Amino acid sequence: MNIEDTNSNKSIDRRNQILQIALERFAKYGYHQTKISDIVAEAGVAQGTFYWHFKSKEAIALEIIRDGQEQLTAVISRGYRERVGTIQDMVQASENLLRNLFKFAEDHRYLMELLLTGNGVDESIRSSIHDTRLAMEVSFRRNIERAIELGMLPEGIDPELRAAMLMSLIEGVLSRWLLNKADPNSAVSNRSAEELAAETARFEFFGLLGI
Amino acid sequence: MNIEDTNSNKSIDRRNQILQIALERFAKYGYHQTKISDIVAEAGVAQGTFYWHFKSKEAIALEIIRDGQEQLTAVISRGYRERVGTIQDMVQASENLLRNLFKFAEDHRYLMELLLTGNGVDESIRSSIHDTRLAMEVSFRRNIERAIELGMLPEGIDPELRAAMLMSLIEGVLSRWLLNKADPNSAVSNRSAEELAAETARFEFFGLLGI
Amino acid sequence: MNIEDTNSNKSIDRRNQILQIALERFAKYGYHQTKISDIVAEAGVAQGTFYWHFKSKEAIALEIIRDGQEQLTAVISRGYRERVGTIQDMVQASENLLRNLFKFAEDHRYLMELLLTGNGVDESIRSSIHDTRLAMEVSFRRNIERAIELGMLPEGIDPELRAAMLMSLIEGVLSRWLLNKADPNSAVSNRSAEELAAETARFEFFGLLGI
Amino acid sequence: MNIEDTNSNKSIDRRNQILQIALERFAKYGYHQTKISDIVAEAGVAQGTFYWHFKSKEAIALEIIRDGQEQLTAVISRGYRERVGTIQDMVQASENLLRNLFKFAEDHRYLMELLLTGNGVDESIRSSIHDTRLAMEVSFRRNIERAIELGMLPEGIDPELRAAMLMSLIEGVLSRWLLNKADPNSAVSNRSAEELAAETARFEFFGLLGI
DNA sequence: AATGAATGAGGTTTCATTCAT
DNA sequence: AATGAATGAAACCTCATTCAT
Repeated sequence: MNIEDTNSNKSIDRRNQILQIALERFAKYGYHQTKISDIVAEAGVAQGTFYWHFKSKEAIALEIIRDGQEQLTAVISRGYRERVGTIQDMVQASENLLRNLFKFAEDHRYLMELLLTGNGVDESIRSSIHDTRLAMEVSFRRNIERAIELGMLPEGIDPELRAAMLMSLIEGVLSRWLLNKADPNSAVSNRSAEELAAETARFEFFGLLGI
Repeated sequence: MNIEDTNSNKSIDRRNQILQIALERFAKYGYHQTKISDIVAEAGVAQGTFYWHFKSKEAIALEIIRDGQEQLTAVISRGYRERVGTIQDMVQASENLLRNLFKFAEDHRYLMELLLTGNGVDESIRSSIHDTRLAMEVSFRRNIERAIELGMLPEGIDPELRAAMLMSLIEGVLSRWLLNKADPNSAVSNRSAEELAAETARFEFFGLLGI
Repeated sequence: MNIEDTNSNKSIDRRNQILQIALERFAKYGYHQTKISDIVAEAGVAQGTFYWHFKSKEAIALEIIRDGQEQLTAVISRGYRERVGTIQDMVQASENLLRNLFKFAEDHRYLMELLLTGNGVDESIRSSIHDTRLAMEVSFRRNIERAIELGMLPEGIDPELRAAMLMSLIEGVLSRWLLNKADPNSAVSNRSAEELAAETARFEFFGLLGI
Repeated sequence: MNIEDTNSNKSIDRRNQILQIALERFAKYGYHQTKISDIVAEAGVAQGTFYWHFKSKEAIALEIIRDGQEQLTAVISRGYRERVGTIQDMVQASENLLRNLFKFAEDHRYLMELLLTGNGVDESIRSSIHDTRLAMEVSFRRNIERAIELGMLPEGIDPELRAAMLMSLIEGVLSRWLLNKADPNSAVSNRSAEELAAETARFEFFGLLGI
C-alpha cells in the first residue's frame, strides 16, 4: 500500500466516521435535533471539517438514505420465488426472506430507525425516505405476483393491496422490535430475529386463526 | 346569553380556530416546519395572540394529541366482544370495529396523519404520540384476549404479539390510505372505508391464503 | 394624534433609524465590511429587530439605492431647458442644475458615496447602482438633445457620447469633493457647492481653453 | 539552462498564472466575491499552493495594484510637453497621450476595471487603488502646469482643479468603454481607442461648444 | 513546490417567546 | 383579548489560513 492509498484511506475513513455518527444521531434524536456541532464534537474535529467532506446537512442525510435503500432492496430482491412448491415451502421461503430482513435491520438499526420514523425531517429528505419504503413495497409486490404466477397464491387477490398490508405488518413489527429494545416487557422486542421472522411469516399466511 | 358568555364564546372560538390550524399544519408539514408565525398568519391574528391562548408551541401540540387519544381509544373500546359466536361473527365484529376506525380516520385525517407520521417532533411530543398508539394497541390486545376467553381464537397465540401485528397492519393501511389520497394509482387510497375494513379484517384472520 | 399614529410612527422611526445607519456604514466602510451586528449595535437594538423591519441585508441595501435613484433623477429632470437663449443663458442654466445637484450631494453625502464607489457589493446591488447612474446619464442626455433641438448646441455632436462625458466629469468632481472632504490640500474638496457648479459648468461648455 | 533554472522558471510561470487569474477575477467579480478556492480551481492547483507563492489574499491584490500603477504613470509621463506650439499642437499632443492611455487600457482591461471600480475591497487595498489614481492625476496636473508655463493655456486656471476634471472625464470615459464592451448600443463602448482619444481631447479643450 | 485535509472565527438568518401598550 | 415590536440564543455555513506529509 503506497502513500496515496494511505492518504485517501484516511480521508475516506474520516468521511465514513462522520457518516456513521450522523446516521446514529439522526435516528436517535431526529434530523432537526441533530446539530452539525454535535456531530463534529463526537468526531473530535472542527466544524469546518464537516463541510470539507459534505456539502450540507441535507446532503449527508440524503446520502445516508440512498445508501440504505440500495442495501435494503438488495436484501428483499433475493427473496424471489423461482419454483412451485407446497404451502410449507412458501411459508419457509417467506420466513427466510424475513429472517434476512430482520437480521439486516438488527445490524443496521439506526438506518432502520431513520427510515421507519423519519424523525422530523425536511421535505426533500422525507420524500427520499418515502421513496425507499416504496421501493421495498414494490419488491414485496413482485414476490407476490411471482407466487400467483406459480399458482402458489390464489388468483383473486390484489398483489398491490396485499403488498401494502404485508409491508405494513413488517414495518410495524420492525419498529416495535428495534425501537423498544429497551423495554423488557414488550412481547416483540425481546424476541430473536428468527422467532419474529417465523411469527410474522405465519401471520402473513394464516392470519390470526392460523396455527 | 349575556355579554360575558358572548365574549368567552368568542375566545373559545378563536382558541379552537388556532388549534385546528395548528393540527392541520403539524400533520401536513411537520412540527418543526410549522412556525408560530404561520399559524397566526393563517388565523389572521397577531403573534402575541397565540401566547394568550396557549402557553407554548409544545403545549398546543400536546393538547392536540391528548384530545385525539381520548377519541381514538373510545372508538376502539366499543369493539369489545361480549358473546361467543361463529368465525363469521368474529370477522364481522372485527370488520365493524375497523369500519368505525377507518371512518373516524377519514373524518380526522390530520389527527391521524400526525399520529401516524409523528413528523419531526421533539422528545416530549414524540413520547406523547407513542403513548397514544400504545393505548390503541392495548385496546386491540383486550379484544384479542376476550376472544380467546370466549374460545373464538386458539389458546396458543400470544395476545400481545398478535395485537402488535394487528396494530401494525392497521397503522400501515391507514397511513397509505390517508397520506396517498392524492395518488389515483394506489391500490389502497382509492378504496372506501368499508372496502378497506373488509379487506383488512380478512387479512387479519386468514392471512394471504384466506379467501 | 391618536395611539395608532404614535405606534406606527414609532415603528417607522425605528425603521428609518436603521436605514440611516446602514446607509452611512455602507458608504463609509462598504457593504461587506458592514455587519448587521454593527448596525444594530449602533441603533441600540437586538439583532432580531433588524429582521423585523427588513427582510435581509441585501433588501435594505436595495431599498436605500432605489430611494436614492428617485431623488437624484428628480433633481436632474428639473433642469430641462424649455426656451431658446444665449450661450450665457445655457451656461447659467447648466450651472443652476449643477448647483442643485451638488447641494443635494452635500445633503446626502453617504448616498452619493455609496453610488459613486459601490463599495464591495454583491451582483444584484452593484447592478442596481449601475441602473441609478444610467438613469442620471439619461437625464443629462435628454437635456443635451433638447438644447440641440432648440439650436443652442451644434447639430454635429453625439448626445449620448457627450452625456457620457458630462456624467463622467460630474461623477469625478463629486467623488473628489465628497470623499476627500477631510483633505485640506485638495483643490476640489474645499470649495463650495456654488463654486464647483460654476467651474464645472464652464469646463462643460468651454473645456480647458474657456475662460 | 540547468535544472534549477528550469525549476524556477516553472515556479515563476505558476506565480504569474495565479496573478493573472486573480487580477481577472478581482476585476470581474470584485475582491470579496473572489475566493482563493476559485483562483486555485481555475489554476488547477491545490489550495495550499496559493500560499506557497503569496503571503495572503491581501498581498496578491496589493501586488497587482502596485505593478499596475508603475505601468500607468509611465504611460502618462511620456506625455510631458516640451515646446511651445499652436492650439492645434496642444490638441494633437493631448490626443496622443490619450491614445496611448486608451490603448494601454485596452491591453490591460482587467487592471483598469480593478482600478476604476475598486470592487468591494478592504481598506488597505482601497487606499492603494486611490494612490494609483492620485498618481495619474498628478501626472496630468504636471502636464497642465507645463502648458501654462509655455503660455499654451491661460494663466487664470487652477491646474489642480482642471487636472481633477480632466481625470474625471478620462476615468469616466474609460469605465464606460471597458466595462460596457458587451453592450452594442452604447455610444462609447463600440468606438476605437483612436476615436475616443480624439473625442475626449476635443471635449477637454473646447467643451460641449467646441467643434 | 505542492497537496489537501483540517481549522475556527465570524457572518447572516431564524424563530419561539416576552412585554409594554 | 389583542397587538406587534423587540429579544437573543442558536443554527448553518463560509472561507482565509495552517500544516503534516
